[in-house]
Amino acid sequence: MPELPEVETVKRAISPALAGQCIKSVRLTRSDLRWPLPDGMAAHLTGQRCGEPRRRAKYIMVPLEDNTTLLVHLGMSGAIRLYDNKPEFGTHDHFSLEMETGSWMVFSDPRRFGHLDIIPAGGEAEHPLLSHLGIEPLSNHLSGPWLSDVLRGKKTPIKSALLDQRLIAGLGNIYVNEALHMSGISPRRLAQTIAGKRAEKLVIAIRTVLAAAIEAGGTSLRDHVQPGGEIGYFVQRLSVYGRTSEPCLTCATPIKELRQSGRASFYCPSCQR
DNA sequence: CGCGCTCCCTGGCCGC
DNA sequence: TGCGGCCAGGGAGCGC
Repeated sequence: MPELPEVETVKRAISPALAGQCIKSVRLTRSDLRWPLPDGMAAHLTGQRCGEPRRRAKYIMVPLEDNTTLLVHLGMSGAIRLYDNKPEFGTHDHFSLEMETGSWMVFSDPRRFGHLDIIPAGGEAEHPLLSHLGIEPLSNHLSGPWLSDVLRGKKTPIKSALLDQRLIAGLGNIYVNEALHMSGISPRRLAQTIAGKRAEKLVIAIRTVLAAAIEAGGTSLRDHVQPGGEIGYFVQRLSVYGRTSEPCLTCATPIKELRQSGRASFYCPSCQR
């Protein structure tokens, strides 16, 4: 499901249920997610008070009162739901927290590409899943000059470079396609040719598309919903993603599709160069 | 070193 | 309606 806007939306949604509240019980029905969950995770969490959840790239981090951190990654198919009372659990509800308020937070993930972990106190910078992450695209670090600098000499297509979490962390397949369309850049263009005005334009497009998606509550594809059951409305504003053969909203040229590094790319052959 | 491919897993959809 | 093949919003690990 989730790229940065969806994860940000989930984080905001679960924040009121978790922040300042104690975990009353933990329901853990399988430990074989992307990697085996750490031993004793349920016991570690039980009874602890949660702090304010934070987001880093596509990860959610919940600080705990013993200064360790609960790390949550939703993978491709992960979702979090909130309930006021104990719910009926489904097959893929692998991990749930019962809060002292009586509400439940349920982590569900059919494909099990998601992951949960406990980060030791002070260990976030060294965590193997976090240490290599690049800059946050909504931070001040992202600028035209910075982007042209990190892309200098890169012969990979710009599409692949934008998906590389070691450079910019949080973009995924939907928003990379959308940002490239918004900035008039072909997904095939070599990364090293993005500089100057073109880099500025791409940076603005990345920020604009992410901010708009967050504001819309993310993009709901297929049956995915946000924690409270709401859908994300950004799906109605996608310009190219999933619109193969449909007219470009700018120039009416049919949208084309290709595969790059095993992932679908969607682009307007007329607007994007 | 840096790149692209494969794989992890389940479920939904499409075509026959 | 049943079934095989293909596809999916991520990303680590490996081979070239």
